[in-house]
Formats: sequence, C-alpha cells, structure tokens
Amino acid sequence: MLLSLRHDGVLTATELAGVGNVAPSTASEHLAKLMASNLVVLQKSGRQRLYSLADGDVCDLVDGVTAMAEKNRQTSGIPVFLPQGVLHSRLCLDHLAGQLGCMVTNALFDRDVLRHGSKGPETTAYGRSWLAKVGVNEQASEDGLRCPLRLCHDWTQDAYHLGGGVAGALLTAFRRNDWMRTRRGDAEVLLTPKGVSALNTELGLDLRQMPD
Amino acid sequence: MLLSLRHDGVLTATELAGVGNVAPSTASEHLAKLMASNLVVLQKSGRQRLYSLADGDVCDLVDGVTAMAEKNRQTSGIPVFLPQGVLHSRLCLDHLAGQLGCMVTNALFDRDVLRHGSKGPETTAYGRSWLAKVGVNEQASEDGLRCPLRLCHDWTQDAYHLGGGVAGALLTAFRRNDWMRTRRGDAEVLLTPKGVSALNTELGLDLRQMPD
DNA sequence: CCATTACTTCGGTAATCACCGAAGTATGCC
DNA sequence: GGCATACTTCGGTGATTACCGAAGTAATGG
Repeated sequence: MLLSLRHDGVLTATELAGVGNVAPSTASEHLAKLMASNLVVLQKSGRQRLYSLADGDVCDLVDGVTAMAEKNRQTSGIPVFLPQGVLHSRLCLDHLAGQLGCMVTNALFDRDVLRHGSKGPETTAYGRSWLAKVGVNEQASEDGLRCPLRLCHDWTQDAYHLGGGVAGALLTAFRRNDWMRTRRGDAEVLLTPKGVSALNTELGLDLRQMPD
Repeated sequence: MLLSLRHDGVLTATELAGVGNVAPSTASEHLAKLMASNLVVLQKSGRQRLYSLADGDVCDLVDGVTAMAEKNRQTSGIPVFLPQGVLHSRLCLDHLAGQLGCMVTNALFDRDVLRHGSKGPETTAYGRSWLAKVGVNEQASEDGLRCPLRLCHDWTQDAYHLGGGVAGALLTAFRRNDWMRTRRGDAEVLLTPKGVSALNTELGLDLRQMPD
C-alpha cells in the first residue's frame, strides 16, 4: 500500500484494498493502523476516503526501503514488488524528483538562487527575489511544521533533489505558470513547451531532449 | 536489535538476545532473518558471533525510523524505546556524526577541502592534498561498492554530516593520528587534547568547549 | 426518502510465526 | 581428551493477528 501511495500519490480505500488483494474491511483496518502511526493522511472527498503518504519523511523512508530491496534483488535475484514506473517517477509527493528534479536543483545552486549553508540549503538574497519572480511566496511556504528546505538523496539519479515546503511551493508555482503538468495522479511530470523555454531562460537548462 | 546495533556498533548474539528479552534461540533465528535481508553482517571472533549493521544505508534507514518514532512521540506522548544516548551518539557506523561530525563537515566545505558538486560532495584539488596530509588515501577509500562521499542528514543536529568511504577513511585517519578515540564499542567519540589543537589549526574549529 | 455507493466496525476463525527448550555444532581452555 | 562457552538448528506450542463476512454509518443521487 505504501509503495502504491508513493507511486500514485492519492488512492481510495477500495483501490488500496485492490493493491493489497484483501477485503475492503481488512484494508480499512490496516489503513487505520497506518493513520495511527502518522504514515498516511486521510482526506474525505464525497463518500470516498482519499489516502496519501503523510509527508516527505515517509516518502523518503519508503524510498529507502525500496532502494534497499532493489539492491538485494540485484545481488540475490529475488524479485521485488515495485509498482510499475516507480523507479522513474518524477514526483516525490509534492516536489520535483528524478532527473528533472536533480537538474533543477543543481541549476538553482549554480545560479545562486540557493547556497549550501551549515544547516542545509538556504535561499540567497537574489534567490528570494528570483523565487518571488517565478511565483513562490517563500514566507507562505514555511508552515513551521516541516523543514522549509532540505536535500533529499535521489536514488534513481545518485544525486540530490530538493525537499521541504519551499520545494513544494516551487512545484506549485511551476504548475501555475503552466511550465509543467502532472499525469496519473501526480506520479509523472510533463514539461510544457512553455516550461522548456522558461527553464532555459530562467535557469539555463536545456531540456529539449527530455524524454516524455 | 537494530536500534541497539545502531547505537553500540557491534554486539554479540547473546547481548542481542538480552536487548530483545528473548531466548538465545529466538534471537538466533531473528538474526538469521536480518542476515538474509542484508540488514546486518556477521563477523566471527573466536566462539562469539559479532553482529553489526550491514552498511550506512541500513544506518540511515534505522535513523529514519527512529526520527519518525521520535516525531510521533512528541505529538502523541507515547514513549519510544530508544537505547540510552542514541540521540547524542557521535558515530554513524564508521564515520563521524552528531555535533562534531556536522562541525567537521561544515569546516571541510568552508576550507575548500570539499565543494558541493552536482552529484553531491566532491573533493577539490586542494582537498586531495589536505586529505593526504592528514593521512587519508582517497584512492584506497573508494571500494567501488559504496558511494565514496555523500551527505547524510543528521537528525540530532538538523544539519548534514558526511558518509561514504572517504568519511570512514577520515575517521580512521583521525584515530590513527590520535586526534580522537572511541569508547563503548565505537558508539562514542572522545576528542584528545592533541585532536582539539589539530582540528583548530587544520580546520579552524574551536572545540575546547565540546562536552565529552 | 429510499437505494446505492463507499467505507468502517465488529465478532469469529484460521493461519502465521514468535517463542522456548532440547539437542546439535563449533571454538576455546585446562 | 574432556569440559565449558557461545551459538545455531529443530520440533512443538501458544499468542498474536491478518483476514473475512455481516452489520452499521455516512454521503450521494434519483
């Protein structure tokens, strides 16, 4: 269930019962346990209950376990259940991951939007104005609960992408600007032509060759 | 068991049965499962079997789960089993962690021994000579299996410390230089007076106030 | 306001597996 | 060699719990 949620973002209780091959009642009980452990959160929508991973930390943890299982599979040959496409999924809950996420992250450092501080990444003075320009309200993206900005090891790329509230706000802004759209319940990111040129002018990225 | 191994580094099968409050036979069976999953490794020493966490990835995973449990404890008040001192332990398997680890890591970046590259931390030209000077053979510390150098989120400090082969080699060099010694099965690090002055001259760190 | 959908709660059951003690293996010491 | 230590393997058992179907609740739609 956690793997499927990691991949698909949001799923209903019935769908989760399906991925687990169990009766709805069994799924419901299990989901209640996951809720009690703060691993998933629930959002009601009409008569459906939409479940998703609780936060980026859970996402990281699931990725860690998946990476470990994958490593074991390579040496042992024992197949690991992986929802299709999870290895190349481009979204990590609410922020950019995968190849595109790492490229954007690197570009943000290269362009001095971010710098490496003693406690992780921080925005520069120029960065704050750049973020405002592309539509990120940095103040609003700090909810006090989660770390605003952190490096997240992307094991599909062996590089780092950004996590935290600001990274989420950045993705929101990119989508609002119609630079990218998401497919399949936010699991995949599609770059628009507008986004390709915007990321080129703003960050110097050449994304014309990006697959998808 | 994993938490205890994370804290104490190396434990015998009997000791692990103790921390689990189970019979030796039960512990043995459970450890066999952990071995099969590549979570722990076994080193025979006389008639004792010494178990330890398999690698830094497992270490990270255990830290992630502990951090999550700790976060839940803060909001729910339900106590979490934590081996005493794990919150302030200074070693992460084979490399420096905790406050000292983060300070050293930051100093290495400040002094241009390391720089932030697109795939994580990298050594600079000056860095390679500095590492050689303090006794790290960078070539030898790359075993091809593990990532030579990576950032590891230190949740006790909300900052980053170094992981990977080079970080391990750095600690080995520090110990060989008698800059620091370890206690209690490598779980705690003790800075020697020689180490305090060496880290001051080499990295500009003022560690005279460091608690044990 | 009744039927339908979506989900949860409840009670009972069957299967799993954590656990132990006894027996077996390997190592070390006298 | 003989005995103790350290640990594992084996067989059997009991506690746990994952599971299901039936009944209950909540929201929607006709």
